Amino acid sequence: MATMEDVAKIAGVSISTVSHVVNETRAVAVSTRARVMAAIESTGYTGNAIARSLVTGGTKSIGVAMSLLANPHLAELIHAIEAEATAAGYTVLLGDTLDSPDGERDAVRKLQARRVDGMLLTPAPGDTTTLDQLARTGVPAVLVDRVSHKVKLDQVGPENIQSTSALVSHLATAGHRRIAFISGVEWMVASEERTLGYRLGLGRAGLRWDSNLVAGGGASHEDGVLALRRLLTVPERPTAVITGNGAMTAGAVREATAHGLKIGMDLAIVGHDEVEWAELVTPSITTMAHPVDEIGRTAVRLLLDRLNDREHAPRTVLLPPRLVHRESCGCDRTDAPE
Amino acid sequence: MATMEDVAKIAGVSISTVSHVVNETRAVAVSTRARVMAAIESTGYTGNAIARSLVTGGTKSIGVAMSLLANPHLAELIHAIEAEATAAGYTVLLGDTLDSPDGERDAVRKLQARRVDGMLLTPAPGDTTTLDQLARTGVPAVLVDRVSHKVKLDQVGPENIQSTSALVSHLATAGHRRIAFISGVEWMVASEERTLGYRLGLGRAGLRWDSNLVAGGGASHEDGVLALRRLLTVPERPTAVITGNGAMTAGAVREATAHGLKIGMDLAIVGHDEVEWAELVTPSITTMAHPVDEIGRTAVRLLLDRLNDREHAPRTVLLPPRLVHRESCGCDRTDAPE
DNA sequence: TCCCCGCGCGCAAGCGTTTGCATTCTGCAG
DNA sequence: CTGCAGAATGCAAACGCTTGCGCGCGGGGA
Repeated sequence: MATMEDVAKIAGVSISTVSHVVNETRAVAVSTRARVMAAIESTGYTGNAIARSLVTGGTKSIGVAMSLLANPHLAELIHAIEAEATAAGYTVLLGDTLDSPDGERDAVRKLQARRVDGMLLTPAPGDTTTLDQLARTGVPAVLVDRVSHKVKLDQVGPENIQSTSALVSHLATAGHRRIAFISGVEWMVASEERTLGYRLGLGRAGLRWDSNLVAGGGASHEDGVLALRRLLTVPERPTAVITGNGAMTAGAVREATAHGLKIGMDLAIVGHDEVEWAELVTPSITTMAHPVDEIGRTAVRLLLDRLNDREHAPRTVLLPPRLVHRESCGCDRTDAPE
Repeated sequence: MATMEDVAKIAGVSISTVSHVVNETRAVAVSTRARVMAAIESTGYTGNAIARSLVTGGTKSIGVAMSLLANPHLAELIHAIEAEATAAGYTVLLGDTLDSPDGERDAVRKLQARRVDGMLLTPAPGDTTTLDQLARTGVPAVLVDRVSHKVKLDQVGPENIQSTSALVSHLATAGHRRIAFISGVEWMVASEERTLGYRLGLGRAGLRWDSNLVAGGGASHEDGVLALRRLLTVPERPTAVITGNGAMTAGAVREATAHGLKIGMDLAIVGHDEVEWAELVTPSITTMAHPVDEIGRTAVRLLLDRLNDREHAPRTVLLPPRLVHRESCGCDRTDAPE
């Protein structure tokens, strides 16, 4: 592969001149520039980012460390990140955390060895050491999706409390008084926050908290099935249920159907996370759509900001989900329950 | 960030010794090794892949250039690629082709500048020059998903002809005689192949080709809607329809429902591409599931093989989709149509 | 006692750039 | 004619690592 030296030789100049025309970093006589350009063209020269990085100390690349399996919106998120990064002249390197502390450690190490200028990280559960390691080595990082209070890093994720509260309000306005909640896994801050939002929403609607109406502690389709099954056994059956994530929404829908319940009629279901199929099933599912694209772009921007100024205080950006109103909440029915 | 020199100084050895203990590339006295290890630990030294690459000439990284938007199975594919690459000690760099020749050119250039050892590429339509450029610079590449006969590169993608034929056979066996086909966009080889498979399947089932039963030339949900709408206007209505991709399947399902047709009863629908919601809708959709994971892993393996031996003849691997039998084909009905 | 061999290490030359510091040359003011 | 300011370009050091080559030393066979 052609090097600057090859180009320089052909153009009859020194490699420093070649460098300067490539980077437009000092004035070069037009005739010389033309010769160099021609030489570049003829050799098919492509700058060597490796060598460049070695001397400049930067790589113009950012690492993305997250669980490539666990994230349901991975494709959209990656796309947003890549687009924003590319626009700023950065390249994206991937590292799979496998959603485990060990995997996370390895992924971060690998990315650090490649000297990424900064990293986007969705921390694995049970972590801590990796974040410290990150801080120690001073590699700028921003946490994505799983926001935590006890960390002094830039972060971006969905707003959970107000949005879940809004979901409750929506159902309450439609006349529901027995509103259940299928919560996510306990260790996730998002789950806590959504539970909090659920509680808040109940309060605002003048409804009482009933621990019988809260099920969950899972994340999978199956967890949704089991949770709804349990909820349907409580004395005064709920007339509406809010689910904690997309997969559990699907499970709840399935289980409700299996029980012969007409969704939107006998039981209203609204979920967190917009999912591709929400529009396609009958009835279509009302959901809180997370601003995935916006989260990805914001994450990159926060990172680039920090790259420019390492000293400013860490920022936490919470992006509000958007209510996508469809049929499963049963709002378009004329006869509200009870 | 700590360098080998720092480590060497602390351990009281030369940097070459440090290098050799890190890479286990020559015998080092146990006591020395211990001192070096301790020094590494205390400095938090992480090898500098940049510097390493510069001297070794390899980066232990592969580039993935595809449309991050257009690929419906991106998440699974990326995951498979990353996993297989990581297992072999490689890192994945991303490049979005935007599904356009220009975007493709830029993505490939960028990846080349970063000196990836090889690339995985899903060529954009209307391309050609990029592939040539790739060949000229001698960067090993394997084409993913969009296989083409007229190219002398390693390739991997889904098998289309036999699988589509199988879909026709499946419907024919169930008693259908008027089987329609909603084809994909014309410029994709896969579309041609599926159309060919459709034709082949008809032949095998002893059915006649009827151009009225072929609609399409699109890829979106909307295209599916329009295609089915047209098909429902033909004199002798089809009793079954095969769709060319996931989005069009959704469109067809929607349009059929809008016409009051009971899917699986009045009209059988089977689709290409497994989609997340196929299982969730009622009736669930019978599809040909593409072996996405296997495609990704195979792509990486082909690339690594070529990295080891640049001379062998290019291989094309076609992976057969798997029929996921569900309800929308209506096979479980006792009364077959006609 | 002498040689030779093998073990354990260090030296230094690159790898392809960037960039501060010359150096050359031209033209024009003094 | 001398001097000097620019303009245009070249030189060479560094970036952090890998690796071929060579050196010193201690022990065993002759």
